[in-house]
Amino acid sequence: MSEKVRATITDVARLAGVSAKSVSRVVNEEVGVSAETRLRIQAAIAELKYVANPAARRLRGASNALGLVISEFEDYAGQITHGMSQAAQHLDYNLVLYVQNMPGQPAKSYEAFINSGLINGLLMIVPYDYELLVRLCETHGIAYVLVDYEGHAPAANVPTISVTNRKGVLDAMRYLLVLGHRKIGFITGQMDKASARERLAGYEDALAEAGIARDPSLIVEGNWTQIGGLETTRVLLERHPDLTAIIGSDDLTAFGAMDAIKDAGMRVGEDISVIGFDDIPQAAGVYPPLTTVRQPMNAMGAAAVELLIAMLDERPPVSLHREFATELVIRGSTGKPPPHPPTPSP
Amino acid sequence: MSEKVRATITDVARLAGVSAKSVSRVVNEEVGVSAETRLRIQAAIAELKYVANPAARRLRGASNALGLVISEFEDYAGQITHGMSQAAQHLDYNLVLYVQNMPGQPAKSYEAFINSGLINGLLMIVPYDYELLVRLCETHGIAYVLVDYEGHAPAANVPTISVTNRKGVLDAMRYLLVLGHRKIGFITGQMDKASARERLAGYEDALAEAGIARDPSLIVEGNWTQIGGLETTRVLLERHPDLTAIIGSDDLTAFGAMDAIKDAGMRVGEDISVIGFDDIPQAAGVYPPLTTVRQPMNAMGAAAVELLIAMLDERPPVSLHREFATELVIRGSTGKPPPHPPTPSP
DNA sequence: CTGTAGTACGTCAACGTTGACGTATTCATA
DNA sequence: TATGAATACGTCAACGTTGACGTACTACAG
Repeated sequence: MSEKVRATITDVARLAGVSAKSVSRVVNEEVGVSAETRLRIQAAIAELKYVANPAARRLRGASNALGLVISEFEDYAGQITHGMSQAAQHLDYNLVLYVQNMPGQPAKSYEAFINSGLINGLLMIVPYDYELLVRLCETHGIAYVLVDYEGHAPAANVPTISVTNRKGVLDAMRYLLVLGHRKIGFITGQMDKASARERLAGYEDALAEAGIARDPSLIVEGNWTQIGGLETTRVLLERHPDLTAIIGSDDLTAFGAMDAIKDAGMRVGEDISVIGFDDIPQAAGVYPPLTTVRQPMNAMGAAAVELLIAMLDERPPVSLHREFATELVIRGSTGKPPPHPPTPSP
Repeated sequence: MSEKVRATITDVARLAGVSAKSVSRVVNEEVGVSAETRLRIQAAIAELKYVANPAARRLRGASNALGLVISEFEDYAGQITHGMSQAAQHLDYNLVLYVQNMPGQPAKSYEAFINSGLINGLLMIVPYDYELLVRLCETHGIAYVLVDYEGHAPAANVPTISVTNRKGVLDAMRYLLVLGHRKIGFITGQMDKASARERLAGYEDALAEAGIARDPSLIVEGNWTQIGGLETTRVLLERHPDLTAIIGSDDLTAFGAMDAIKDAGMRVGEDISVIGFDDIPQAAGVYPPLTTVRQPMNAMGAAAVELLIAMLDERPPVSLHREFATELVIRGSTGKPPPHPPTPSP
């Protein structure tokens, strides 16, 4: 929390009682340093958490960056990234990419990235180990913004971009209710994420608003995947052959629901309506096209960059949180409920 | 082709007959420069294609980079990016991201990126305007590698990572033929891409090998999208109610084919088999799971980084091209053809 | 004991840029 | 006419690092 200043090679040299050049030799694994001196320098490096400044190295001729040009990413995180890249180009910033391999990477790896002096702020889209990353940012005095897709429900003072999860599902439900649906299944996301809980709350809000009793057997827990949507929908259909609509907590889940419905010999949008959440590019391309709650992903990415740069410029932002409104996009996967339930229950 | 050395602020200053500081003032839009001097400096900047060196700026305290941490991208380009990021972390390189908004962006924008001195090599995944980008790289003496997903059929001296497109489809066809399929539809990609043409050639190879006459009405032109797969499959099914298998030139196309087949009241993998190409993460999650030709995308990304760094280190690589083998992944979307064609033709 | 080579350091300058500060010129005002 | 202020520059140093080069010390051969 205190050591906000990056240690330089000179700091290490002073602490170890040698010249900067000797430290450089150790860092670059050159010869010409005695074993004991090397040890002393390594201790100093560890103590000060010294990481060589890539900018200085680069200026000196040593090289360490590759550019990556890409036309489009098609998925959720990619859409946000796209928005970020546009905004960054516009504001004359570069984006240095770090893709996590899996949760639980050594903190050292993150630390080298955060503490390298290469970047002055950090954007995070649904990262693994987010608490650790946030902590490292705070330790090293690096500003950051969390794009809170999966709604980790961070502390109030954590800068966040999010969407109206609850309201989004509420809108979707209202639309289904207006169409005449009464028996509506809901597939949650991973319930350890705040956004999953918020979306479920939106479903419950709508039921309450319409005076429909909450039936727990209409709610199943998915996992944000297509296969999860498929499996949970099968459960729902077995429990409730007479349900007429299903809301998935994201588009992939909804795709899986569509798969299950078709597989059961019913027609999506006629026998059973399906609504997703996100509006990834593919949502418009499936058959029938998916009705879904759109997140303005491009705008969210851009907003994240703008918020972060505002913080860096010490222009105090209006608020640390920016919540975007969702929008219901109506396509072919929804319609009026069939006059008679597809498979009347006894 | 000649101006391989980046101009510095001092070069500009010399050409304009002023001090470096004055150039700095113009570049940073500070006051204190007369209109005529400003014009002279701007001319010099344009002539030398001067772009301020971000490393020097950063060292000086001026800031211009944001980090982006992300857990996963789920689509094709994202998978490759993931492989690149891993390899780059391992080799102690950073990845600076540039996402194109659309084809035909001002060359100036690319040039600023390539000529900034920020990066020493460039990776490109299916970029728009690839000829322009390659030309800019050559002009500025920046090494590059093209990850040639859509197979732009570049000149022989262009460093490329690719896959065995032709062999991949050939393998898929052989598998279908062994299962007993004889009437197999093929949906191409965008035919201005070499990879689309190569994949089609693989289809034709297999027909020739099996002694089946090539029927042009079984070949339709898609566009690498799910909706394209849907529409072209409808055409195929209308023309050939008795076909028993369809190969799509990528997974999204195959998803669309599955949609069309289901919509026509038939069962994927039973009435009609479907094979895709790529093996994006979603392929295993659709229903039925998609049989597809896998591209080792992670390995391709890593190989691209390694090839590029080898070039930068002037370790002459074994070859400028690296072609990866595809692998047929058999899942539920394929099976034996039905004993009788689903809808016998008259 | 001198000469030579090897090892373990240190010193210095430079990479390209810009903030702080200095200086010359112009022009208006007292 | 002297004074002050504004404008248009230039000079210098520093950001953090490392290549080139210098220097001390040790070891060993002649």
